[in-house]
Amino acid sequence: MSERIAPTLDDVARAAGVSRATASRVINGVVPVSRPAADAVRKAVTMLGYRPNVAARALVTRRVGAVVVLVPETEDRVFSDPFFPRAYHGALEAFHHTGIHVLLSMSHPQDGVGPMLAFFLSDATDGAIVISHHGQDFARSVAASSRPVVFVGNPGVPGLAYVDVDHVHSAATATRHLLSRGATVIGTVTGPMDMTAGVERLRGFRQAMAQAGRSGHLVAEGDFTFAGGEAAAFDLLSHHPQIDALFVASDLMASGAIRAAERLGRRVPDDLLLVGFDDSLIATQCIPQLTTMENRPDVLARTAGQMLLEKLNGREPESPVILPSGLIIRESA
Amino acid sequence: MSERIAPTLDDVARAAGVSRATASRVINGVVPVSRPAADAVRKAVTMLGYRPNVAARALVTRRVGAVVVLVPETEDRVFSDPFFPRAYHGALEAFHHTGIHVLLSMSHPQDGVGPMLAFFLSDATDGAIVISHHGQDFARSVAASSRPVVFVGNPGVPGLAYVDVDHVHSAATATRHLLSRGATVIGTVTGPMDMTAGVERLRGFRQAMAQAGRSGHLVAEGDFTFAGGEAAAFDLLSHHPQIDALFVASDLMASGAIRAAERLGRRVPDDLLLVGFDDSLIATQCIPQLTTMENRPDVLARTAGQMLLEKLNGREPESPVILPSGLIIRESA
DNA sequence: CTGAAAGCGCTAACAC
DNA sequence: GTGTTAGCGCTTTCAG
Repeated sequence: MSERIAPTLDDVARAAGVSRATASRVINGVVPVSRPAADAVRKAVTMLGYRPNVAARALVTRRVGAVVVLVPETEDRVFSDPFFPRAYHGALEAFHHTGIHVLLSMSHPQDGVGPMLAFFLSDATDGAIVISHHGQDFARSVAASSRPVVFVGNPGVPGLAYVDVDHVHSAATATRHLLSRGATVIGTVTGPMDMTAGVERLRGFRQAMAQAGRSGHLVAEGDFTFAGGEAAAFDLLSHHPQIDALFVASDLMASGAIRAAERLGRRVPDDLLLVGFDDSLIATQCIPQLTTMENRPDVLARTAGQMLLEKLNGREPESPVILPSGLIIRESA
Repeated sequence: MSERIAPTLDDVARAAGVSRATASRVINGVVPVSRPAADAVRKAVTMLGYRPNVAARALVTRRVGAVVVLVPETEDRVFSDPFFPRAYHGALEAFHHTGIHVLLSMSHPQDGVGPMLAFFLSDATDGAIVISHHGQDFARSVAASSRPVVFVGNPGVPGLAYVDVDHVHSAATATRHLLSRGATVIGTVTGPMDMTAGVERLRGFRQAMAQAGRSGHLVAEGDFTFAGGEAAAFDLLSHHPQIDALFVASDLMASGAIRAAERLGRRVPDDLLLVGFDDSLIATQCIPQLTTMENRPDVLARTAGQMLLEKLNGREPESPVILPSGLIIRESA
């Protein structure tokens, strides 16, 4: 008794005593149609509980009425990093009132990104916003779609639309702040080196260090998780006890770094200055609260959504869009 | 340079020098097809980068290759309650290796469930798992779909398939534990009264109280959020200071109740015994750790997924499936 | 084993 | 304004 067989447009037309074309017109609100016909159709629709079949409609209009936020990360990552909820929220905002539904897709730990890719490339949605991709392969594959795609974060592939913050500049700002606080030996915990955000924040760090006549060789690679940040910071601090300041490429990792410092008997900010990145919720929940670089996933994703909407409407949005990011000074540095 | 026009099956067939029917056969792995033909088609597919168009395929097979997890809650709820990630994980598990993609859909705070409903009823997916629905309207609407649906939690509408725990029994067990610990005046913070889980856990509480010859009238309604739990508990405890034990219908709310107790200068478990529900992560992160009732969202959703899979394969799974739930004793009672 | 042909449910010219 | 007619890209009998 669950699934019933759905009425078709033909059924509606017949019940309303009009042609299928006319029925289609009133359902889609296309202008020229007489009152009586329209009323008859509408009555038939509610009576039969008619719902247009998207598959059939999509076949001719090439429009499904849904876009997808593709997050090529495992679901535990997605649900444990506050970046993603905020980003998804932004995407939702962009499509609010457009009648376009926003789906979320992430990957199964063991499946990799294959199924997600196959899904999107089968044109089951009208377009995609891609968040947090690693490497360029995924970006390239997604971009081969017949549907428009906008990336949050530089995909590293020329010609693809994206929104981002200026990682190099922001990281340099963060580093300079450490310098201005009198830090003498500064290290950094980076993001993954297969992500632009990871690479560029490191570049900004090194750039600022070089400009100050320092060497930027105290580097440990993290993976944007709490545990990864803790491990990287622990490594760095135990091998180089002279380090008195750390630029950590994300707040989640920075909170891990605080833990690492504690384990080594060092206190933030007294024995160790710390600047994070993202200004995520944890930045204010940490003890001490994190000095960090602003990075608004919601704005990023909302902007990406707006760009996608442009594309869906046949316009070509300017790209890239680079959002400003400011230093937010709290307790950790 | 983004969207290119996708090659069709016709293109493939032409390139391979076979008919569209044969091309279709090798792509779908239908048995009878000669080696040379198959090879030619496969070569053409990779050469052209051909991807079957789901819309067209779905029109005839009535299969999209994707199901959706419908969560008629706003995204901030979904991302802040650990129930959902675990449930989504379970759903993912159920469809692992099936080639069926699992999408996630939640609602925009201002839109309500309309768009989600419209999306699902347009048959854009092969079926749905519904988690955390309020009231019966949503369940009824969803169930009117031509596609199969399985609910996590009793939808309260006869004839619909669902998985659940025995809320009444579990709540009674929790309450009896409080009783056995010598609690004299026991109150409860409930879930929302428009959700079966809310209503039935209250029923179980009252039942256990009645059986023990107590009155179960000290009730405050919560909403399954931290803040709601804190407010409800605060209310209850400040109006009825004689309360020395609380059954709180979810761990998230129970952690709020601890906060409320603290504000009133009462300590758990010394001045107040507390039993939660869900055995969620926070149960062990709270101070003190929560005594609670087991409730595994992952198993619930995985089971729902398996039932959905059955339905997709034309079988009718047994329903309801009621999962066992045990008492987990920790520090709070 | 393979091709021809019909048709899934819908929209979009095109006539009337 | 409205009906007729083609398809959209694909699977699936049905012949051969």
